Amino acid sequence: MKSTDQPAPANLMLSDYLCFAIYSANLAFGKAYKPILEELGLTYTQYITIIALWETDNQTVSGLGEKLFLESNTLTPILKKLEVMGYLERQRDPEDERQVRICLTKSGWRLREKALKMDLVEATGLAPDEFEKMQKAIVTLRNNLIKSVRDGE
Amino acid sequence: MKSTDQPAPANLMLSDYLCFAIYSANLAFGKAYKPILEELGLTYTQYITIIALWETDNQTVSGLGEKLFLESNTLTPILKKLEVMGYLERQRDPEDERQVRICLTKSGWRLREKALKMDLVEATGLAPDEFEKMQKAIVTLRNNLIKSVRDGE
DNA sequence: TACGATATAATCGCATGCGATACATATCGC
DNA sequence: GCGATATGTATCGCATGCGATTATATCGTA
Repeated sequence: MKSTDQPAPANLMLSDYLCFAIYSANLAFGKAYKPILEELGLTYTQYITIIALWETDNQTVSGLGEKLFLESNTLTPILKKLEVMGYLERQRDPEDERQVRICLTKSGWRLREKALKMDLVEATGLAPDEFEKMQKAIVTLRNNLIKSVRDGE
Repeated sequence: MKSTDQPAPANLMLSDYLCFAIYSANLAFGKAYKPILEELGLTYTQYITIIALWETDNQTVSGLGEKLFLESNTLTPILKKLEVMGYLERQRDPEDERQVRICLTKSGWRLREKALKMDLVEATGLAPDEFEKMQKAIVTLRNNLIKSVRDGE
């Protein structure tokens, strides 16, 4: 967990931290997404949950959680809320009653048309190739972090 | 807010979203930092708050908030908690009683020695030059997003 | 078959983020 | 100097994330 190749820690400013760059960029995305999300009537977490369901419907809670990097303690309340809002249905899998399967309703699918018309690419100030390169680089970083956590156990 | 240079939205998967890459990388950093933070007895937000104070002591709440991209509604409870924990003191500025100035205690400065011995550079799987390049790229992205929010108002 | 081990969701408590608002102080206009 | 406005902080409510625990269902195995 220690590197000797970085600048002397004594000079390390908050603005040099990669974790803080990610943290603050995440906050900035939240603010940038606000108008889009308000129009959809969704929170950010609800939004990415719905996106994951557009991609693969009828997922289990844990399956969805793997894609979103969330656990049932976070997901269950969100899914219940989205169910109340009429965008999905939660039902125990008859094959294995431990699992709960999530299906989008028609209303949930209808959101897709509205949502796909909106994106934030321009707000990033990145050219399409830069956008994709950065996206992939961050995914790699994320996966490295997850791997290091797993290996450390 | 619309780009025509990106892949057809219909094919856009959650895994292609830059915002989700950032979001999930932020969650991953949180998990990776857990052992460090547990040893320090701090949460992540408390940690970056303390780092910002090491950098500049005696800041106002709003000054600190600008560096952390947080507002008083988030910061005040955190600062009060850190005060109770003995790491800082909050006091009204006699020059302008509206402002509250935050000073680290000796205990707050002592944390620095412990904390500076720990970092996560290796866990990122990035070479030092890549690390710095990515850090700067994300800061630029963040600043672009903030600017686009401001300009959009 | 019975029963402990495992797997899956859900529940609970705590710590953020943040919108809306309240409150106190300072500044401005006149 | 005084009411209106602006500024800085705090409070409140809601929605996450997540550690710890619980409840239920399934599995493994004697």
